[in-house]
Amino acid sequence: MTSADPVVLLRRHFGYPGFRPGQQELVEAVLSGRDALGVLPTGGGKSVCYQIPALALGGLCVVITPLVSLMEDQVRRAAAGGLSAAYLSAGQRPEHRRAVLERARSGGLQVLFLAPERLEVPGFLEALAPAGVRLLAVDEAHCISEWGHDFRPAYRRIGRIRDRIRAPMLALTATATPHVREDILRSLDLRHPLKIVRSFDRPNLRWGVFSGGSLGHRVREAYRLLGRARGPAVVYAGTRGSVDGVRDALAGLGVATEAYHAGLDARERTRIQGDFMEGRFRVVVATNAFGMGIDKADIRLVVHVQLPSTLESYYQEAGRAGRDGAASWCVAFHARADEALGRGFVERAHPPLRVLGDTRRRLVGMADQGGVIEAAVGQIAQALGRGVTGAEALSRLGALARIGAVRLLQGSLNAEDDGTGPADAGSQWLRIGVRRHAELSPAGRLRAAAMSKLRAVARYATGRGCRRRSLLAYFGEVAPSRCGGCDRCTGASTPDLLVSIEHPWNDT
DNA sequence: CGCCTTGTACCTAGGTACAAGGCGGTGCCCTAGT
Repeated sequence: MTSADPVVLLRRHFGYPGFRPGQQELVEAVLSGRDALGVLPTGGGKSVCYQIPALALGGLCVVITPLVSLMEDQVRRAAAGGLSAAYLSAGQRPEHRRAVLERARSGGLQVLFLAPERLEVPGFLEALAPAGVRLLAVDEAHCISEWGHDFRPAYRRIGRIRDRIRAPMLALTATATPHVREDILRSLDLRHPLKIVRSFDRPNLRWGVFSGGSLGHRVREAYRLLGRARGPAVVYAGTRGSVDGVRDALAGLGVATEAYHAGLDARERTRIQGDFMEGRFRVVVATNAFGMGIDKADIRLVVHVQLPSTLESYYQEAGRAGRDGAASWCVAFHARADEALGRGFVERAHPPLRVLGDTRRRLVGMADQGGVIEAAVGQIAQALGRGVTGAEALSRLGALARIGAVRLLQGSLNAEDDGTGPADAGSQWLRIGVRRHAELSPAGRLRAAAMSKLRAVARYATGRGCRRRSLLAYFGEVAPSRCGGCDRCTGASTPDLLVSIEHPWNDT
């Protein structure tokens, strides 16, 4: 059937002359009913990998996407290729959601974008069943590993629906170490999948890490960098407070800049992101909230005044530089004191086994004969010991729930944070089941894995070898011992020296 | 894990010094009542 020839579809619908490396293999695997994992570099055209099958297969292609803010754009891009596409989110009016679902059920929709949490909405899969799902794609699949273990557990439960939806599954990401790739395959239960992994190297990016110095010092260095690397820039900082501080300091030096973090209301965030994309100001200072779905081609510089807690996050954030292929810089500052921040996040998300053991013991003491506790979070916190806050209790319960030692029967383990004041976690009402004999050791492994990722960041920052080689090695790729362009290879002892050195490999 | 705010002791009035403890990042879900 020539009309379903992928290359023809690609040309007719999207105007591309041919597939990029890896795309065609992934498309053909999926068309033949095989599961697949695609690790394609930024700008490597991941969406084509589900759009073409959606055109060729008939029926519905469901795409799991992490952020509602990406869905609008994804729908627009699919529609530009002549696909009938829509998304569902909690922000829509119920009539609208019903109408979208009805379109899907009656065969009027080719692509439907969803957050993973929607798969768990009671009755949703049953309602979707008549649509005939022919492909389940998981975009940004590294979230399974990165967020699934603590922040958004629904990511780890996507695989559960695989027997209810008889269709091939396609996982797509730009950033995954060999270990994360294995984790994705296991978690989604991909069967004999085709695996396409393209190179992570971004030859036009130049890397540097510089140690020590106060935050004020780093901001002044960032300012000098901004003077040398012309063009749009992103400055990442570790907390909302330091983001605001860095923005103020840069603004005081005359830089056109805005702060971006999750503490701002949604409308403001949308505006800032839009203004940055349109070039109405030059520098955005942000927490890790900024970035996913940012497709601005001409970002010349990404500065981290504080490093994030995994190299995956670092590579993704820094990798937003230079998508147009022009020479760009990724400069980070490292300080031992900052490691405490990442450590704190790990401590909260993955409490030590001894704490979890003690927590479970106390929960068992609280529970009725059926092992059920019905109480306000505040009461549970009190029972867990002196000085245990509601938020702390929730994070411990969350850790236990993830390994199956606690079952949530009613209520939510999320602390509400509406930004108006301290989270009033204590009054939330919970009904939970406690499993006395569940194995706790998986929690120990999660903690160890998170700690080991933290150490990898510190190793990268303090390592003496070529930065590019060290980053690529982390993603399982072998590179020459010197790239000739990073601070180690050039011997640049300060950030602005790095930026002022000409590229040996990019002199066109 | 460390920073920063808050609280207490000091002793005789407003600072100083130190201890205790909370806080620090990412977002989906759409209840029930404003």
